[in-house]
Amino acid sequence: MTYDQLKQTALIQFAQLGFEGASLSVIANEVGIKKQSIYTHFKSKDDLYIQTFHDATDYEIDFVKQFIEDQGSLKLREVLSKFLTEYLERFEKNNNMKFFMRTSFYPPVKHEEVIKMGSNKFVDRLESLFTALFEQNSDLLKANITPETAALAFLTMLDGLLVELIYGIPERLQKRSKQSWSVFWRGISNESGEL
Amino acid sequence: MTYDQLKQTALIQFAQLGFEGASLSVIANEVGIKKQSIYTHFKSKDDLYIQTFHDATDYEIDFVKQFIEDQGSLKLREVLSKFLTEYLERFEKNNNMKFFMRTSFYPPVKHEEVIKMGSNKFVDRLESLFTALFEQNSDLLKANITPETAALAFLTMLDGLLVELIYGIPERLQKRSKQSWSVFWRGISNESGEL
DNA sequence: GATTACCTTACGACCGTTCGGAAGGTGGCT
DNA sequence: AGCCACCTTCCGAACGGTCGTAAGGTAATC
Repeated sequence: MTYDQLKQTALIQFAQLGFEGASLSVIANEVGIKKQSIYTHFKSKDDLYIQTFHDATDYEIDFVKQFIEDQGSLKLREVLSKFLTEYLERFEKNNNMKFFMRTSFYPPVKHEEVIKMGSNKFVDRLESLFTALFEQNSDLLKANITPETAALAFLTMLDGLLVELIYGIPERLQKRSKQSWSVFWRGISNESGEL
Repeated sequence: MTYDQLKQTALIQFAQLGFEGASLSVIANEVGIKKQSIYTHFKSKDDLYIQTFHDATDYEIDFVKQFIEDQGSLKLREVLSKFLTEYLERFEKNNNMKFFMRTSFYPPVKHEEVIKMGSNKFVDRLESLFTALFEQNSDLLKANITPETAALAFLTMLDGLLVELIYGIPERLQKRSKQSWSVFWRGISNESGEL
């Protein structure tokens, strides 16, 4: 369906070039139609953009939710480190994430409000999912570390690594994620042993 | 001088709207000249952009370097937490930082290479400055934590908080920076006491 | 007299958007 | 079966507007 192809192609273009940088004629070209035909499916460039954004938001939320649910049996430590690596790897292959991040970071001024609501919805979801996860394993936490503290510190670290992902130097990301993770784990866990 | 005014105004415009979103006529207007007169000082929009970027890079590097030097007498813990708060506060008032971040994160495709070199220069400088700082205080670190590990974890946390800054919800930033900091400090320091 | 800073005028390219119509498919009616 | 009305999808042509850029002229400064 052309409608879906358009959204998919728009996603890639917006992710790479931003709202202003992306061009309807290029998008149409890529899909194999003329740019005027876009208006059969979307009433404007803005319409295409925010529809794509809402899809992307739902998709991102689903991914995280699904991931957490699927790891029910694993230990906290494994769940977290697996999430870290998988989420970071996902960035490479998944344009949805790239688009969502770019749009959330730097929305076009006229859509700022709508987009902020969407990305906040996502962040809130993230926070509550991870807070719940740490609550279930609160016996593993240091005495002074609450589940919320652990969750927010984890997510901040995650954001920091995402930034490194955007910079796009794999070796540096590798190093940073390894080192950050070890500091984070030492910071929250009440394990006495090493490793 | 018009030349400097142009760069200063361009900085703001590029920071708020990105390269493609910013318009020469608006920039000229703001300075109080006609847009064609820009070409007296810069040979193209690209020229204006990358000159602004190089200025911004130098400015950012200077700030961090200067900051670290100025804190010679303070304790490690104070230097770090002071840097954290000051750097985050700086974002609000300082367009240089906003511009530099936006440009580093999402450079226009045709200038990707030049900009990546610039931002890498900055990141490398940051890493070496902070690694040196932790080396001078390596007696405060946990046995298994190297100065480099501490530095990279700190900078990753900083990046994560910068992301929160971009999202622009002060209360969330407040919470996150407090919690992340406490986890980070517990993760690297060999202090036995609390707080 | 040369140089500098700014102006006016104008250009072509591309932008998003609109309109009218061609083509094809679908379903109902006789 | 044949006809008709309708709807969807697409395209050609064209719109107004903005973009970055060029050339040439005019004052002021050294």
